[in-house]
Amino acid sequence: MQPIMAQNISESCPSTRDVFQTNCGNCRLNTICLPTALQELDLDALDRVIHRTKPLGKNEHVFRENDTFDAIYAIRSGFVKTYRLTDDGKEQVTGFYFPGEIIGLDGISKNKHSVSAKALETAAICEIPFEDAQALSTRFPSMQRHMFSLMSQEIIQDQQLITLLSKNTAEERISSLILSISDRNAARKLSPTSFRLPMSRTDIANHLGLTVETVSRVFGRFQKNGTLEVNNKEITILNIDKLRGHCELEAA
Amino acid sequence: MQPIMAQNISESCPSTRDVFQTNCGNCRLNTICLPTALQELDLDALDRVIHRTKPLGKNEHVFRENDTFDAIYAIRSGFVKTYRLTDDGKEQVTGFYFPGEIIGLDGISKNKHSVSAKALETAAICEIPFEDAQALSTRFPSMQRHMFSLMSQEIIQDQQLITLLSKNTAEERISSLILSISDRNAARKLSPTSFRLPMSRTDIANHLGLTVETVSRVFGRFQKNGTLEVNNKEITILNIDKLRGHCELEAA
DNA sequence: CGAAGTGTTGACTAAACTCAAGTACTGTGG
DNA sequence: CCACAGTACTTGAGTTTAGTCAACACTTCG
Repeated sequence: MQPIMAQNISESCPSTRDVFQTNCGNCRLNTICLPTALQELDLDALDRVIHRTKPLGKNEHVFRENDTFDAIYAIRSGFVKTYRLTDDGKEQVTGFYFPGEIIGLDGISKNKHSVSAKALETAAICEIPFEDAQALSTRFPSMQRHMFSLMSQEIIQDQQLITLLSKNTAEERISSLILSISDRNAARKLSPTSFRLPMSRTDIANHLGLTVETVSRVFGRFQKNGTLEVNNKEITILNIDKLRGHCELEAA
Repeated sequence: MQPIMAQNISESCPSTRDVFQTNCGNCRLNTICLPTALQELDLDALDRVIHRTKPLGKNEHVFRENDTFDAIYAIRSGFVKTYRLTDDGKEQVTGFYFPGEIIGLDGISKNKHSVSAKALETAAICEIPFEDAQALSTRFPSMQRHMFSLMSQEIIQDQQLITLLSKNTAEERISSLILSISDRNAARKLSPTSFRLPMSRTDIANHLGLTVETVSRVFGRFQKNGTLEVNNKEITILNIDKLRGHCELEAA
């Protein structure tokens, strides 16, 4: 997941007034969200089709599974989780998305969304009607290329998660998630070592194929062996090598 | 994963002579591989850019991880697995691909392949240079739409696998794989209940995040409780409802 | 303040892994 | 065509990790 297009503002000051005044050109997130490839001309064309909707409250949906697909969405501020319902009616979290990232690409082939997307906290979203994105892609090869690129990134990311889930222990899964969040914070010029987790333990557990209890215990172990400092949702990475090094825990 | 474009022939008679005489219009697989959307005109244009390479032998690579990305590939006959190397140098199977399906879409965003693709047995492959695919997409909206659709399908499929790996037991994972193969055989007008698995137990285990022993034991249990008949790689589905019904095993 | 939700901790259990041995295919050379 | 080597698969016994169930603590918020 990542970029393509979005608006300024972002997490620091998402006041409605600012939100509606901004455009892709002056968006704080445009280095991660917009293609560097897009030219000024393209940008204007892009700006003209983007809808900046009013901020979503916590737990409100951007779209739902089986909704008709007609737009893709860039996250301007806040955090979003995507999930699907399994055959037995339980929720399965398929991803967490951060400012500058794009959601909704899954809906293209079937013309309806295959997952639901819900705000983890107040979130501002840019809506790009897919018809328009397609039309722009036909007109501007760089836009087409970028759309392909975005989808390809989503595929790569999903495959990384598959690799993670197929092989790794609870420690490794949680390390990977923390490191992924750290990287994505760095991309937004935020601290890569100290941050607040936007999602609940339950969502983490669900996403990583673990139970809440296991997640809690692993955070405990990481705390104990000096890998992390965990204070509720506030995380500080104390030893990033330990985190990276597949988390071989010494002091059990 | 699925369709887009490919050549006739396929598994039944992949003699080199036939292979090189065929085109997308008369390809046996075109209902699953080609977009119904593509018009005659588009088809000719497509045909002109497709290279039909000589068949790959078992274990030969279509492309390797980190190879420069410059084409996507349609499988005309045979079976392909994709895999990546994990940080600790082990193989992780990310997917199995059947005739009519497309591989290589992961390479777009980074301009290099993020996985390796290797033939599980002799395979005939159609190569579509990505430059050409892009150019066609710009010229023909239906082609662009289909490219988007293909990638979206890959995303959906990966997310399904994520759901599977996050939650399910060994029985459920193996059932899902068997059912997926059954569906894909049905799409190619082959028997959905009786077929030969193209991959080894080791590859199955690896792909599903299990060990070979567990796979073997699950096949044993399925055999014992009348769900499947397993004869080495030959599989017959005896009770598809049992397989679907999350495989609640009675006769342990 | 109290209720509901969220997170932590402990004791016990079960599913899958590891290690190990043995059997059955597959394919090659004699 | 058979013998053999090498690989792939199966089966068993014991271990380990994460899951389950249950109690409790901390937050958050009306």
